[in-house]
Amino acid sequence: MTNSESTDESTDSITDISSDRLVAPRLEQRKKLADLGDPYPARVQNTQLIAGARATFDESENVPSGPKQLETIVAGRLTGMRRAGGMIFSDLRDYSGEIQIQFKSDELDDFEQLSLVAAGDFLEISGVLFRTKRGEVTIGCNSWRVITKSIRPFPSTKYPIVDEDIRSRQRYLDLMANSSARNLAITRSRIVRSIRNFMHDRGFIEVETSMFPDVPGGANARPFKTVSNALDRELSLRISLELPLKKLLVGDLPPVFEIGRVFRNENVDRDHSPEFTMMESYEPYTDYMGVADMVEGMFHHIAGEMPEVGQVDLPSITHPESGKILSEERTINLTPPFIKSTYRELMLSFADGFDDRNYQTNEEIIKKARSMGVTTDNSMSRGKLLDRIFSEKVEPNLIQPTFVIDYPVDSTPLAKKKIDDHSLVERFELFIDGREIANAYSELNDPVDQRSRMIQEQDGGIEDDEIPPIDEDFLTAIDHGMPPAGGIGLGIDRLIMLYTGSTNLREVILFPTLRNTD
RNA sequence: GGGCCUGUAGCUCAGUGGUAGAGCAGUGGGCUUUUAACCCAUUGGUCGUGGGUUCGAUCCCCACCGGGCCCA
Repeated sequence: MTNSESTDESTDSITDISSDRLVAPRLEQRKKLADLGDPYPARVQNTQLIAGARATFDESENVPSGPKQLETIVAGRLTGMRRAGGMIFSDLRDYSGEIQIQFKSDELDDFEQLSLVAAGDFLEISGVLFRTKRGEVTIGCNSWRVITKSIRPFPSTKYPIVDEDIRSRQRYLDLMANSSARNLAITRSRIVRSIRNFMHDRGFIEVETSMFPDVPGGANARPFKTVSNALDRELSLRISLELPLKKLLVGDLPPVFEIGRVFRNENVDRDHSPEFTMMESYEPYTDYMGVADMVEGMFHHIAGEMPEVGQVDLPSITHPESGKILSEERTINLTPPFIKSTYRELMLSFADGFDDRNYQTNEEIIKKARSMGVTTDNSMSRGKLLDRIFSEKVEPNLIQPTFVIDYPVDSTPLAKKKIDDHSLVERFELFIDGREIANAYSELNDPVDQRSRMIQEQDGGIEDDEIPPIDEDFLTAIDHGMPPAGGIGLGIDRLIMLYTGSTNLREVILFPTLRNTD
């Protein structure tokens, strides 16, 4: 907060926690510690990571002459204290690991001051490594110092925080209390880095395009709106990365990719979030099959760097009331090659022999859909109807990684038509565990066809506020010539869900957008 | 958007039409090899919010807010 915003009113609104029964004793400890020295020093000594200290000790035990006296200085958060008379065992944790600390009253002049320390505080410890009778590697403390006093209670190590509301809203508590949450955040970072490295190694350059496109397009979704005071106009947040990246190919750049947030004004549920992360890439002189090869290469690369996530075991899910099994226990093999099947083959197999070529009107499709138990309504376009049938009848069957190839042209206005069948486009989607993970095309670069496809989409005669307006600037760019190219959009969050076995998108987003509390 | 479930101590959860309990955490005490330490004592709650029924509601009813699951 800046000074100009600081008012009496805002000061009053800050909650006074000093009388809270769980905070007051810690504030008292903080005060006493402050009388002895600064409990929030700006610097600590040259410390060793806890994992490193452990490793060094393990090594020293393995030499024939036996372990030496190994001194160490570590810093970390105290996660528990066990007092046994004149001795305290505690656990100290840093981001590399955890180690036991032993404090003895007959060796420490300031032993009694440990009563001012509690779980949650950060300490700097220097001492000597040894192994206790029970075999626990321990630092026998020579001297200690508080380097951060915490004044709110440390979450219980006995019961993990399971309240989804607290876990999401106060993510730091989730991370503090649940090692699985910490590991997930780290795994996400490693996977994203692996993808980024793969793309760079393959000759792509990483770019950043505008969050505020003049026309939000490249997908069917309602955009968020905001206002620029300086420009005195309404701005929309991007719903995809596609159109600006293709403009860069018009500009003769090398293959490009972007990893970034996109925003869609839609429902919040298990696999939708209003903001999520996409990776999109566009590579000249290749087609959608080249992109499929690239995707397999990417999964192969991730499996090479992180073999521990190459195969994911997912538990079965049963309905809480009916006890009905919603999905079987399954093992997903994320190592390529992946299955390839065409859209029409899959519809024939899983959607009661449905073949879109045999249906001319929407009414006929709706009738067929209803006969299969697929809910529809009369306002849906042909593309939406096909999509609904595919979603309900086919997608749940696509558990192992599957490229679904060659989609009907309807509602895919940015993909090239197949040369020998103009009712199809050169498009694939990658499905894993029944979820769409990626969507790729041989990018449409015929400016005349591109114009007519966009106009056709607008003139579908059906009201749909998710169809983006025509982007004249994009069409102008394509007029100048975009090389033949293969492009893809990859949902990073869903990919992370998969690799980490998460059942909710909220788990893999550190600070998910949630409803207001009241 | 619809259906079902749910909201009680900091955390994890019991519970009853007569305004509440456990374990852990906290506080005090004991314990020099503990490690979800243990033993003794003890503090702590507008029972999600607002209405209604009732002599009396945390419990029953309605609405709202948050969360979960399923469906759309």
